[in-house]
Amino acid sequence: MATIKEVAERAGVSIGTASNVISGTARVSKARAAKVLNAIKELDYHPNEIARSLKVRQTKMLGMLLPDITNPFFSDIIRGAEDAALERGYLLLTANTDEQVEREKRFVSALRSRRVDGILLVAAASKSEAHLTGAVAAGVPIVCLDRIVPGFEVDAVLVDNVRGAQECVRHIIRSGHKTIAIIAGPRELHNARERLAGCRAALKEAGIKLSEDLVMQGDFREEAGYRLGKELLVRRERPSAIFACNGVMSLGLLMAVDELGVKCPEEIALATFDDLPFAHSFHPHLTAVAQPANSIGYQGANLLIDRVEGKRTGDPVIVRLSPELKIRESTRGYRPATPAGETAAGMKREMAK
Amino acid sequence: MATIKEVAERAGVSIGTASNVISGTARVSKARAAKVLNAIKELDYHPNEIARSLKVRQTKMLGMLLPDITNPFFSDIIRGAEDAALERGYLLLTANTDEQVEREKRFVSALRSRRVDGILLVAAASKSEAHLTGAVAAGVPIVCLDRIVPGFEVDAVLVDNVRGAQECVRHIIRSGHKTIAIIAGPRELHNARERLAGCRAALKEAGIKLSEDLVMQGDFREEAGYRLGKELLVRRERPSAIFACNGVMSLGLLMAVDELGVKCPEEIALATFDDLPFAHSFHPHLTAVAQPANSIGYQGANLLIDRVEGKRTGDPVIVRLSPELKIRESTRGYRPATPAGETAAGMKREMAK
DNA sequence: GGGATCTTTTGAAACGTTCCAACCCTGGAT
DNA sequence: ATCCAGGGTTGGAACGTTTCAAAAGATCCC
Repeated sequence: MATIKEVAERAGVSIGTASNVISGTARVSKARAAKVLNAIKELDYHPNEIARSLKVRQTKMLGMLLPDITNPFFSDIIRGAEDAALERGYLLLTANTDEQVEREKRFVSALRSRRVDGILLVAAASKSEAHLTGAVAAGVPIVCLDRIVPGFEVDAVLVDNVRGAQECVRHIIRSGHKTIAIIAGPRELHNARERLAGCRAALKEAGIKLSEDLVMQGDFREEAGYRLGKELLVRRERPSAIFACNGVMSLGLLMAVDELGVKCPEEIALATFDDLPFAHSFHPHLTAVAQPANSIGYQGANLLIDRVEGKRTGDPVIVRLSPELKIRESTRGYRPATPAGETAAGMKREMAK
Repeated sequence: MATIKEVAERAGVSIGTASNVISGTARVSKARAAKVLNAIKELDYHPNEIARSLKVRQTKMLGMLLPDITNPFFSDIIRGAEDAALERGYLLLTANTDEQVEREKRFVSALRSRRVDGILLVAAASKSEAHLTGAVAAGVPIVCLDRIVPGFEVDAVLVDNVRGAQECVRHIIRSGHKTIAIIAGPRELHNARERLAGCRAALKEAGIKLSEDLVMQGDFREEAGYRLGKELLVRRERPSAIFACNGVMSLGLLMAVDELGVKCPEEIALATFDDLPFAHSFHPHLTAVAQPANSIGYQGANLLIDRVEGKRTGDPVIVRLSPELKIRESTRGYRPATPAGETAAGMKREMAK
């Protein structure tokens, strides 16, 4: 590939001048500029960004570490981040950690070696560790997305998990359910804990005490949703509603429901945190807490770039975005076996107090 | 961040020696090596890959251009590519083209400037253009994934679209359908044309002549699936089966089916190219031609890296992967209104000749 | 015509590596 | 004692930019 030197030679100017017309740093006379531009075209010159990066000490690349790009929630985040990055002239270097801290460490190191200007992180680590603090100490800004790492104080953009879960469970309660099971996320994850807290809050405010055997300890994976869902559904006292704390667990849950021939929503109400992109095409249309995934990425990237470019300094900021409850058929049409004489309408009145 | 010079100073050796222990290029005495390793740890030294890239003229980065990461088919491809890349020490620089050639041009240029070692491309361009040929001419290997660009001769990994569509339509025919509508993909796209050809082949071999008004011209987007699906469903002579040529169009199609209250599979059989990851959790479980998306990415990346590293030279190779037909409920249980006296069994016998 | 003042242009150092020729030892052979 | 082989070490050029001080030209005014 052609170098700036070749361009300069062909245009009959010095390297410095060529550089100036390429980067617009300093004024260059029309005639010379035209010659340089011409040479660039003729040589199909592409400035060597590597050499430039070395000199100016910035790469215009951002690292992006997340559990798994295959999960639509994360791919939406990436898309948002990429859009913001692009607008501001950055490219994204992405890697999947599969929730493994070891992988995260390797990638953070690789990204630092590549001298990315900053890192967007959906953390696998659940506590502040050297690979994270070290990067920040060395001057590589990090912005956490979706999850916070306790003790690791950096900018973050999160959704209000408590509120999302709370509103959803509140809605379930309002639909007439009393025994509501929850398939929770991993205890180590801050957002999973928040979601569970939201569920508890909703139940508490409705005066329903949550028996602990209705809280199933999941891990945000499909298999857990399936296994725990099945466990719940075969109980002698089957709950009338189940809330899954993330999207992929709800997929497993749905399979369990199907397999056991339980009808949703007639026999069981289902709801989930995370809205799946195809919810409106398939049945049951799941009631879901939709997270603004694209915004998480978009705002996160902008936050990061502001930091990178020194447009913002000082204390970390935490942006909390609001999730949106999407009420769909999976929590509609449940008809609790009402005590004789009571009607659905009566039921509703009952709920209103 | 610390530099190799600082490491060398602290270890009391020359830069050359430090470099040798870091990269293992030449033998270094135990004692000195230990000192260097120690200094590296103490300084939290991360080799500057940028400087290294400049010198050795390779970045160990691969570019990846695709329409939209948000489409699960593509995110699976990325995941496969990333896995292969990682195994061989490369990182992926990803960007979304939104099927716009203009964006593709900009990105190819950006990637060349960044001196990626090669590019993985799900092309937006539908004919060979300078931004592609120019890159290859300049020594940046490109491997096409999923789609081929006519006239642009490079390595590629594709799925056998003809066969996939053919098998699926064949299956639909075997299930007793005679009026089968097809929602086709954009004419410019090579794979869309292949899929349509596969459909035609299946119909032809069954002796069914395809009336052209059963071929709807779509564009691989959800809205088209919805609009064209609706158009088909309100016809006085409604087809008994519809095949959508890609996954996202089938999402729109499903919405149309829902909206018009048509029952699948009882009143309409549905099938699609592209298997959606959630097909087994939601209804209707769609019969689908599953593409080995992960493999496309994995094999594509390996092909590319082989080229990059000079492990392979010479004529382009084209790898064709086999799709897999997943038969599910959406094409089962259709009971055509049989002429009096004929049974479903009779129907079947009829089909067998 | 000669400064003075701008505007343009140039040359060279620097960014952090790799890599190679040259050098320095040490020890064994002669 | 001298020479040689070979391992270990070093210095410095090179990679392709940017950037800045200095040089070179223009322009203008007296």
